[in-house]
Amino acid sequence: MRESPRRPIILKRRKLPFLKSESDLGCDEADGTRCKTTSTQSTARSFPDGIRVMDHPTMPDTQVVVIPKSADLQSVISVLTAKGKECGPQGRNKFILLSGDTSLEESKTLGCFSTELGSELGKVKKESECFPLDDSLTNIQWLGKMSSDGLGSEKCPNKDNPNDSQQQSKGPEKENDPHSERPPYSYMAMIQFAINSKNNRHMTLKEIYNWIEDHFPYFRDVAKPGWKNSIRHNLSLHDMFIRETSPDGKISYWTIRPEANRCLTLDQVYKQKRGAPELKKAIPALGGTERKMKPLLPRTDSYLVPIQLPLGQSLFLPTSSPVSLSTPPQTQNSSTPSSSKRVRIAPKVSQSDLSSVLLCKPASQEIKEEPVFQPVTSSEAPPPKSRRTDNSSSRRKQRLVLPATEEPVLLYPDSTLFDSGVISDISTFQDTREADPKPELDSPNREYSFKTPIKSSHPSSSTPSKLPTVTLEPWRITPVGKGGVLDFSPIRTPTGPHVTPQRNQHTSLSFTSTPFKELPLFNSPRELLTCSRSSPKRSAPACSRELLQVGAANRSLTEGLVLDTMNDSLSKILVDISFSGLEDEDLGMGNISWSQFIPELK
Amino acid sequence: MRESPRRPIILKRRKLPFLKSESDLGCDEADGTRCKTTSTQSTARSFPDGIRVMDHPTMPDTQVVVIPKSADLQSVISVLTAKGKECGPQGRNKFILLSGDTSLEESKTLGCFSTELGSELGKVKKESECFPLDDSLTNIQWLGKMSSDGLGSEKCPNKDNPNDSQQQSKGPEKENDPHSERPPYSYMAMIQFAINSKNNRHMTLKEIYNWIEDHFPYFRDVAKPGWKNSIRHNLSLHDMFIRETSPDGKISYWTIRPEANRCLTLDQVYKQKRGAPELKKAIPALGGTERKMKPLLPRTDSYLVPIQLPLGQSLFLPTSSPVSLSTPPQTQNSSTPSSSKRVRIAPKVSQSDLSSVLLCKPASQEIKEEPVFQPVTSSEAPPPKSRRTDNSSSRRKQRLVLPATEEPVLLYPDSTLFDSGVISDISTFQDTREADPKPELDSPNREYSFKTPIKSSHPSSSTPSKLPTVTLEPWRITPVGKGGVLDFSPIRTPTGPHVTPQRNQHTSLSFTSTPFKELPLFNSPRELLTCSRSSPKRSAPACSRELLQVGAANRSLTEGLVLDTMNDSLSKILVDISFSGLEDEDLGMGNISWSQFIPELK
DNA sequence: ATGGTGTTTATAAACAAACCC
DNA sequence: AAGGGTTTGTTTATAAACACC
Ligand SMILES: [Mg+2]
Ligand SMILES: [Mg+2]
Repeated sequence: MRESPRRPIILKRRKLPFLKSESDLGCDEADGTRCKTTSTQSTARSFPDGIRVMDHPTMPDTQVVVIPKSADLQSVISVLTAKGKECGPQGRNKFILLSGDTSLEESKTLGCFSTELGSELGKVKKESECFPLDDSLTNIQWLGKMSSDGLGSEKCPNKDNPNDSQQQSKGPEKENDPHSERPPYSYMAMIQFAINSKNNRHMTLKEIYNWIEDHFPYFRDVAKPGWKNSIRHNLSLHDMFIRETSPDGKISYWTIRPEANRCLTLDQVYKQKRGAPELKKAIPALGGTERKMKPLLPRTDSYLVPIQLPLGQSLFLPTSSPVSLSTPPQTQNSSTPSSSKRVRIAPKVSQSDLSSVLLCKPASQEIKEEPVFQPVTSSEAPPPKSRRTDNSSSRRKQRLVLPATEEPVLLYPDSTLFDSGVISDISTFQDTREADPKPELDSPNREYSFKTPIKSSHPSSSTPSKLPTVTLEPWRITPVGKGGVLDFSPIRTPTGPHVTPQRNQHTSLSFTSTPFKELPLFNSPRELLTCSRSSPKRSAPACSRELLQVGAANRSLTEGLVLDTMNDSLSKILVDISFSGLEDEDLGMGNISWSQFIPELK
Repeated sequence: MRESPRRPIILKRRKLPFLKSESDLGCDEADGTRCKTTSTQSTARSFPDGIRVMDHPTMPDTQVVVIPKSADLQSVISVLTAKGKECGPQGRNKFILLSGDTSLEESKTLGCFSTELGSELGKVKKESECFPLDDSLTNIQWLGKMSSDGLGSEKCPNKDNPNDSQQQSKGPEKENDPHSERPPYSYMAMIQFAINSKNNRHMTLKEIYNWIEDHFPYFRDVAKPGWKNSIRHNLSLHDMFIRETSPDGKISYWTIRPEANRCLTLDQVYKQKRGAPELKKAIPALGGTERKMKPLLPRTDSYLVPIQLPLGQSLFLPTSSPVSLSTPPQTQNSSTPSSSKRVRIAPKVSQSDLSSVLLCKPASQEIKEEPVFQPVTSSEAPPPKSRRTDNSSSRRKQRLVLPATEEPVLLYPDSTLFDSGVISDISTFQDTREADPKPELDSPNREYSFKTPIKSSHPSSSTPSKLPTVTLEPWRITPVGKGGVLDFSPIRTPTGPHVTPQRNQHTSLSFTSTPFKELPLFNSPRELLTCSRSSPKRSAPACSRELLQVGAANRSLTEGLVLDTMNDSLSKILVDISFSGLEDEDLGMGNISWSQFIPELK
């Protein structure tokens, strides 16, 4: 099984079992080149299962935990517990979890896309099937420039052209790179970038437009004007974006629901340059099928690791320092088959809260309290590896890794962790004036790329598939038996051992009981993160806590959920863990497994 | 001002001030023919302001309140209060509110689209600007066949072809009407119809497909296969649809979040037949612009009238009796201009909870408790009419009718009203087997109507507008100065007196306080109804209650919100009102206005 | 291997309502 | 003050990519 010629499987859009220390957990499933879990030279301390922990370069209270693909969740927990005890409540009690065999130094494991953390040397190009060469994963500044933070350090002063100056410091002028490719970020991501770039974390629509145009010339130059429609659509559609009104009611500001805000900025996100777009036509070969997505934002809608977080401390990613914005469009890294006319659909992106993960404290207000960590000593589950013959493989759609028998035993944040609230200074309130209303005069070089699905063939499949239409690469047209739809589907890795933990027995009673009560349990990854929408009254992190009362127990227990970023190259797991009382006594829930509380499980 | 030749303004997609007893509230704004508030002969009792109240024909505990457009909300409240007292807690304590000058008998007010309740004679066709002739508003059975309820009365037995037989009892065979036009319902609506047609209120995807195909031959015959993609998309997108898993984990069932379920069925919804479609082309004139929507479902995302609802009683619309399903596709009423190739976008539809509105009790379980109604005697606001020169006209986008000075003084349900929970019988559980997996063989007459937006002209507007492409009516091409986009924008009724109650001052402090707390206040109509997503623990109606703590007061108070259905012809307001203690004592909040609690308001 | 099911993103559109001039 | 055009906001429809079963 599993050699999809494309991308490492762990970086593909799939669930990360994270409990299986299977070999197929990691990248072995992805490319032919098995990344040998090369525990590359890492200056950081190593822990069991190859887990490495190192201090965050800039954040004093944060450590970075690199978790190999083969690591067991229990090992992760024990490492976190140990580190938490070691550092004590005053020490670095926040952790950023990274998956993959990465090292902060130079990384670049075999063919496996390793995550370059501090340097920009790493390159990842997943067109060719894991040919480790010409990868062009550019700088991962998400660790780099989290220094310029606090209040007002970056006011993004006048919106007229504040960021231009910053960009120029980094790369070529925006006029210089005329090819301005479409950035690999979804609209939702870009809107987050834009809003989070402001210190007060709200923007008018026009400011969002301008920010995006300034940072992604593609939209200013080549995109059809409909992209603004899409921006508005995204603002309305996603409830993570909420509209606020100025006191005088004259202006609408778009903000990000604070619980949902991961404070993603352009810097923090890893940006990938693609090379010359024309080569895409020239090189039709290789399994790249060209419909793959460029790496996008790390997806928050993935697995969460809810962890005991008794106090309102949260990791603060200081909002993009406007300086040294590695403006995405420059450094075109030679031939990249990416920029075809077919608009790629950006993979899922940081949608909602990640309640306990990376909550940003917008400014000031340090309410550091004593964190308490529940020592998780689950002596339960670490279940057999690769028991894929498990017949109870619930034959249903994408379920999350769920509280099956191999539950990670994790406690859940019990306290309000967003108490500090986002107090955006009203003083910086009127900097939203006008934002140069130049009407943009109709995009000079509008090329009418018919992105509208042509679909000239007869429709047979219910989910329409886009034909290559232009430059139809014949080698690619694997004539499908049924409808003539060309199927470019990658070689599906048959899920591997990746035993889908069937947790769905719980619905047995849900059919009879009040259905609402059993709604959670996270049928979809998004539900996992978007559920804290209501209950406006409590300013506390309504989301994550509520998720936990799902099962039978009303305790602040949650299923073990692991964020997998489903990013193409870098999967970041950002977990905010607080350690307060390290005495292992708190509730004695250290080794509680889900099966105790959810009888339907196992 | 305001004679948009199209539709009565009250039926357009706009907010219903409902407090204004302005003349422009109703249809006067719509068509030239001012509907003179003809209090048509109605057999029901009349109340102040022309409000009529009549018993529901089939539901013993329900009355129907027809509210003229000119009625004041306070009048409505007093009528409801009076009726509630009159009937007592054991009487008909549920009300269905209908707007418009309708009568249950024959109605058909002047040019105004009146709602036919029991009969099918009324016809509404809004192509020609309110020419009251050839309207073809068909039967409104939503009041008719809510008798077959309870448990198992309509099992929709085997899904193979259960409804066919019923359809035949009503109209021509589905083979008989080959033209099978696209139904005027959105996907979301149709999915609701489908799921609610089942007694246990869940369906597999395939069953949903089949139900829709059976009831709307359009999808079986002419629609491209992509419609199934859209169905799935809608199921995933809208959180009102949740997926449950059978106990064995083998089958996924789609259900409707019970709090969000209005139990809409095809019967309950008013269906409109359109005449000859060619007439649309033949009569390009008149402001009809052909882009108007057919009347759809009553929109729930509109204004709610939260009313004191202390007990868990909720109106139960018994799920469509499968018998005598007025199958939409028959009775083709001659030339309907609707079936153009351009896919119309169905107007907003019953999205989410309407928490206190029409909660359906799926089966059994009568937990009738003593209802309490707070007599609303607001002596406050009914503010000056058409004070549009009001300078504080909050210069912002669609805001809801909000707790401005003219707040309707309504109390909010304080008790959990969904305690009884939806207990779908598991006994009817296994009737979901297979659902005749005939693969539907690719839709014989697939006509490749290029619905894909052609948009051959150069894009200039950020929101793309569809050109007629075919049969371009030249009279319509009002050459816009800027981009060459043809603007078919209807004559915009300049908002009329319709004083937008600016309530947005409340955000003044929201900028400084924890932003989450002031999230509600309903920036969008959907938020109003979708906010009860989280908090799975409490099976009570989490939504509506939480909405209320928005303002300064933490009381179970809410802004007066009036559901306007934004339907083209019939605006139904379904309110579930329970009267328990009619002693006017409950909290003494009878005449509390918002300005008391929200200082920012006025 | 393939198709069905589910989840998300992208885009076009229709419209409403607020703004602007 | 009215009116027409634009901007902003909301929602639906469709296509598509892709994951997982
Ligand atoms: Mg939004
Ligand atoms: Mg859903």
